[in-house]
Amino acid sequence: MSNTPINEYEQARLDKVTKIRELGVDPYGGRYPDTEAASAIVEKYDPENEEQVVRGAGRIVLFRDIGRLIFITLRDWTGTVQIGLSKKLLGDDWAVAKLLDLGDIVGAAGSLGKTNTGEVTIWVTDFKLLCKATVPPPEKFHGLQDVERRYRQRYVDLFSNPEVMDTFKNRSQIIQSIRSMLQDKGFMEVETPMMQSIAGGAAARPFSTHHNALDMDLFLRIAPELYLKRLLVGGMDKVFEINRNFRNEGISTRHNPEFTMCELYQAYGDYNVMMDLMEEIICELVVQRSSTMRLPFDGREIDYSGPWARRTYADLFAEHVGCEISDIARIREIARTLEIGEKQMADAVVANELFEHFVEDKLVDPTFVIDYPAELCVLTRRKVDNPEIAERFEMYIAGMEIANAYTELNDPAIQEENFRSQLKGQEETEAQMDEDFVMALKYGMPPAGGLGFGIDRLVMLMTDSPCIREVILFPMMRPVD
RNA sequence: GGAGGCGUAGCUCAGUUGGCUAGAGCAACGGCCUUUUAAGCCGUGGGUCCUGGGUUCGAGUCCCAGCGCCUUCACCA
Repeated sequence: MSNTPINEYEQARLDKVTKIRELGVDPYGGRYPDTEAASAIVEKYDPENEEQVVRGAGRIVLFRDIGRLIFITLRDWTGTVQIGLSKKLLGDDWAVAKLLDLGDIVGAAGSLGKTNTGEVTIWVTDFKLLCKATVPPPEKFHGLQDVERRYRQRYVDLFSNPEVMDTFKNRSQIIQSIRSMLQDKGFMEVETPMMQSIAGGAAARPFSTHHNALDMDLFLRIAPELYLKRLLVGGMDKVFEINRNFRNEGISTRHNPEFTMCELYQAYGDYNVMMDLMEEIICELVVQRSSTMRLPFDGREIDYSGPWARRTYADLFAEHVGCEISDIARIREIARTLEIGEKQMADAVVANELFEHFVEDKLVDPTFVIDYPAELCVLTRRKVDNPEIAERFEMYIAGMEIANAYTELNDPAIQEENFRSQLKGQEETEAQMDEDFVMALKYGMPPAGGLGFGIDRLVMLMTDSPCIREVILFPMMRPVD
């Protein structure tokens, strides 16, 4: 892709670069200060005063040369504005204007008026070529459609497909809103290690790497949880982190090897507090986008109006699988018909396979699934009146797991025991016990609620993007060669 | 990793049952045009049909292998 030979298009533009230089003009002009956004310029038009002088800059996305007059549609990241270049007004710069192409970046200033057909237009008196594009942009009407190239050359995707720019503006705004909501509630943002010698806090295969100077193997983190809880021990009562996790698993429309999570912990809270918080955060994001609390996603409509359903794991299991969670014999029987390799699995794991198979995709409108089998929850406090059940919820929207939260386990003895029995199940893996984490609990961690939710998936929902690659600027791709 | 689909000009796409020199629009090049709106009109050029094999008188089209992407299943959030 980088070594494609120069074709007629590139050659034609390189010839123009030479001609522009011969005119004494730098085809890669420098600063063009004091510009206004294209959308603001159009907004500013005043029919009573067509003498207003405005300055704008952007990329040429449409080019209409009608002889001694050229109309150009400039686009910046706020919108488009038309500029009109005439031989009369431009003088010496007219020769440069005649050498412009789609994709070039220019600055222009002049009075703001309207054309006969009513389009707001800058009648340019001051003109500067800021960057000559030497390869042509994609087709002006359809933009860049080739999915592979859209991801590999996201820069082209962004400037030629405004809806893609919108998605990423939305992503930024969503993260910004979450940050400010949490900060307003007294949470402090922290950063914890991405490179860990023990990849803990979740069940997933990690990426491994090596530190040369320390001659030490390291893992990219699969979760920040164990470090954030150390901060609870340290006395940071409300903390959150919005950052990348890395999981060495398959890639799909809902999975990218690196993805962004928001994890937060609140001392003296529990999973009920986390449920309220999760619902509040997402509803606020929906309010910013919808007056009806409904948003489209993947061809259907999601109803975010609260209060959201809170259903127990056992209830949903019975409803959709068709047998009680306690009926192990029946559960294994169903698992066999689905060709799930259930023989090596613990009872709760087999049941969870069925839960994922039968229940998850039924949870379209936001639903909290609460009270998980304790066996599945290594880091979670158990219910006082029923130690078989953990105080955990997962929250689903559109069949996707969006959040996972629990009342944090702060009993070091149970924690150590849970780690040990977890390790027994995966003897041949790289999993290790995080002994320092247990030590931290021994010093005393306040009871707390903890919540993690996937930012990428949330952005998918808020922007009606059915594929996670549409909300990650540079998704994982195989190299071209 | 399994299954299915896709890959044609710079871009967006057609291409029938295997049949003559592979087409269109945009874009490019030359010309005309001072109020265009995906500007218009006249003319010209532009192809490793993803790559490599094979079948055939003849392959963009059929077969095999490979590469990349998309979807789906598995793993996972």
